[in-house]
Amino acid sequence: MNDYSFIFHSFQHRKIQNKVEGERVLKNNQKPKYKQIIDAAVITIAENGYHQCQVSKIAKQAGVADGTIYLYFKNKEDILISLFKEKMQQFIQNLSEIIAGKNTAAEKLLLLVENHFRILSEDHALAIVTQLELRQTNKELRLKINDILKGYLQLIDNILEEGIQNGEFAPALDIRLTRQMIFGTIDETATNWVMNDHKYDLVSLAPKIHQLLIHGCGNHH
Amino acid sequence: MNDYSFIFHSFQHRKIQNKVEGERVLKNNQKPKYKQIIDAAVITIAENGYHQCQVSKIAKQAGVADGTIYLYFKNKEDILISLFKEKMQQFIQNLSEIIAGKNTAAEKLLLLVENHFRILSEDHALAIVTQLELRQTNKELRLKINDILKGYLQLIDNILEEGIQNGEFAPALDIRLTRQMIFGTIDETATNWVMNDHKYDLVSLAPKIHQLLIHGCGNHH
Amino acid sequence: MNDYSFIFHSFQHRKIQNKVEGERVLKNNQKPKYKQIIDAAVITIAENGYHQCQVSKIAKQAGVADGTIYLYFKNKEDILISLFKEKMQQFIQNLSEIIAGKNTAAEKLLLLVENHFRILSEDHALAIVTQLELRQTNKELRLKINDILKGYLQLIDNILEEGIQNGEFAPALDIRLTRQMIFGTIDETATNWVMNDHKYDLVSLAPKIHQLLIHGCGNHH
Amino acid sequence: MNDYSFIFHSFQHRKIQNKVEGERVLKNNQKPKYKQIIDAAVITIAENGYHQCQVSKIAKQAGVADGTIYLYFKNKEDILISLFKEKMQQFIQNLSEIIAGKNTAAEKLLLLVENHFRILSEDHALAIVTQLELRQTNKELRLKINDILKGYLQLIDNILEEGIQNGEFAPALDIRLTRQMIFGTIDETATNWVMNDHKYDLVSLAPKIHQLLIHGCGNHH
DNA sequence: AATGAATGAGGATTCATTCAT
DNA sequence: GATGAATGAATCCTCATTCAT
Repeated sequence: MNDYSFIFHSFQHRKIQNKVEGERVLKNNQKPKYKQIIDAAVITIAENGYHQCQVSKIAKQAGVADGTIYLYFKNKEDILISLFKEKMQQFIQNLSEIIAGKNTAAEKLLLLVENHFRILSEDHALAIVTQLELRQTNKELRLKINDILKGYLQLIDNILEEGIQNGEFAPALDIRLTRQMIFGTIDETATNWVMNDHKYDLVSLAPKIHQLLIHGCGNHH
Repeated sequence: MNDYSFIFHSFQHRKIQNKVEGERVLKNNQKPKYKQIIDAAVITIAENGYHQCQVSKIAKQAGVADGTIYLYFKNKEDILISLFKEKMQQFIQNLSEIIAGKNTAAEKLLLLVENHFRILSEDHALAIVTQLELRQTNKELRLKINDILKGYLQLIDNILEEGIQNGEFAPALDIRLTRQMIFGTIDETATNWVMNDHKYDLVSLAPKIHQLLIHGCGNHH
Repeated sequence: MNDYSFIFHSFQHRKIQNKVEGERVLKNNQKPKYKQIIDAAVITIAENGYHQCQVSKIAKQAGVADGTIYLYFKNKEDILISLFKEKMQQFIQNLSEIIAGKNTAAEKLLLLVENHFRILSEDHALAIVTQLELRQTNKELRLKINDILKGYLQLIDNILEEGIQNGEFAPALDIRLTRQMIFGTIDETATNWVMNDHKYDLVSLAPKIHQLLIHGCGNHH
Repeated sequence: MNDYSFIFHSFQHRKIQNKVEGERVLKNNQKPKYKQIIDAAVITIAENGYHQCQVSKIAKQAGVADGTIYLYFKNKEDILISLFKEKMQQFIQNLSEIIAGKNTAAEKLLLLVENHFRILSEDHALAIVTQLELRQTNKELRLKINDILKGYLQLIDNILEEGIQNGEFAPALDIRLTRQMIFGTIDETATNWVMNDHKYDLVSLAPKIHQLLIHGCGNHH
């Protein structure tokens, strides 16, 4: 399954194609420099902040020369975008598989919230980068980020449509606004958690968030 | 009413007292330089983006010398913070007055969403600055912004507490999470609207958003 | 006596003439702003260094407005020059009187060294300004300083000429070079003392210095 | 001989090893950028004065980009310090070799004065920088300069100690004060020469200065 | 492919000085 | 005379990117 074919790798400038054959040959400590640099970028940007994170710092962390970065990425911005694309792609694939077998939309929504939180909880550096540093960019870059996000938002839309069809969700639901509520709520919760230095457990908030999203704050006895 | 006295003006070194008499005398083009610069900053930052907006551009737009900026603001960052503080203070006061006479928490929530959207709709430049440019800052600054936001979030909390007490809202509501849902949803909706170049009417979305926040996406017949 | 009439006050831009009549009227706490500013400058420049000492700091220390400085001094440089001129003038007058009654050139030289050191010892702030801060200026200003110094150097020359005539000093003495030795030695000694934070007694070095200047480092048994 | 190993090169971050092979290959116009920049700095600072000498001027004179300066020097101040360190190091080594073979302390002292004057005479730009521009700095920098000077002052001390031991100099000599006389005299003489636009011959003053330092101004028939 | 020395555009901020009051 | 708000020129340094090796 790949409903998310719109997330393709924009790697025209990459000189070496990461062919399946090519990767099979690589030893463990020889993981492709591309991923090596992305992993270094997550750590370095999380530690320093995007604007205080010089390309040379990423290069040092990745164990490559400054110039090597530019064999794999068009510019500094492209590292950030690629990083997000790469992580988002993995996230969406995992999430799709997790959700696949479930019957109800409500259950799928819970799993979405839970797993969103889990991914961030499992990688604090990544959480800092996506919740804080990724936003420190101009409108142009924000549009690219939104483009990458579309795959995730589509996942939400799918759940909503399924829920409406099987009667779990209100038939008159405005999909776009509901999606914005769901994503906005998850995102705000995650950002607060990061701003509070991850000092409480994020994943355990998922059921309550799920409850709020399904029933709202109203009193329905 | 002013529960939000914690939002005070940080401008201690300003020598000119804003006497009522003093202000009455001022011509339109002589409004205090402090506000003059803030207004210029909103326009200039919205047009250029925070990082592309040189202090000299703000000064030119404000009709003052570059150095004059530094008589009223500590540095470029302080302009951004002060701008947000100033606007937020006004917003919270207006909102407090609007909400004051209403009986139900639900009605108050609707007014909050509506007015939040209206403020942004009435000043597209301000919307761009608060939804996009204000975020392009490091964690330290984000903490200051959050501090200023507290007054607004407190307003939400007050509504929620009132709603719980009078039975409108679920008694078991987690105030913090619910506030994050409400703010997250409003914020995400507003940001999407800005990212779409304000091309649809934001205020008219308020009732639907309100409905979602109260009842969630579930089907409650 | 005033052989040093070449040290006149270059005060063309000073608005109020310090007439004798005018000064007689002044109360103690109303000493002319001119001296008030100079005293403030000595303290402030010594504390902060010439380049870190803003005109506004001097004004604050003197208890006057920034603009007032410019009623008494042409510019910041002029404060430094005037300060040195004022202090040097006093110094030369005092020294002249002290030396006047003495019979031998050697004794006069000793008194010169001693008093030079004593003046600096009695006012550490002044010592810092003359030995360190006054030098942090461009060549043009250094020429003006040298001009003011001429009065002092002339005093040395007079002693030397007298010493040669009465047979105390070597008849073939090169006045200019000897004066440079004397002044250079005193100045170097004083600067070292300031750089060492005045941590030893300067005045008590005078006899040894005097001995060195008269007899040199050679062994004359 | 190199008793002055305490003057080492502070340029730790320089990546290029000065291999003998490497240097042999270099054409004249390819001399290491470090020295290239220092030479440019001497000329440019002498011409413009330290404070009027923009880093970009030095870069232009050196034929490198502005940024290149900062690959070799920490900041503008570091150029000045390094320049002095570099020249002083050479000077001390040359002087040590020249003095090495001589028998009497008096002869060594004469050579020291002569060569001090000769170095300055041979490079008027360097003379301006060391006698005037180097002094236009704050106390912190002066301390660094003094530190570099220590090597030279030690040379003087060595001569004095030798002179005392072999009976040439007075046994009761205060080394520190005598060193201050010698250095102060040389320095004052040199500064006067620079302030007079090098318009007379400095080196030929050495014997007279030497005579003064050894015998003082007194009349010893 | 990989390197890293070299490049050079770009901007926030300070502070001596002025001048309307 | 005194004030102090306003002015605006002037510059060091960073760091993303290139390209010769």
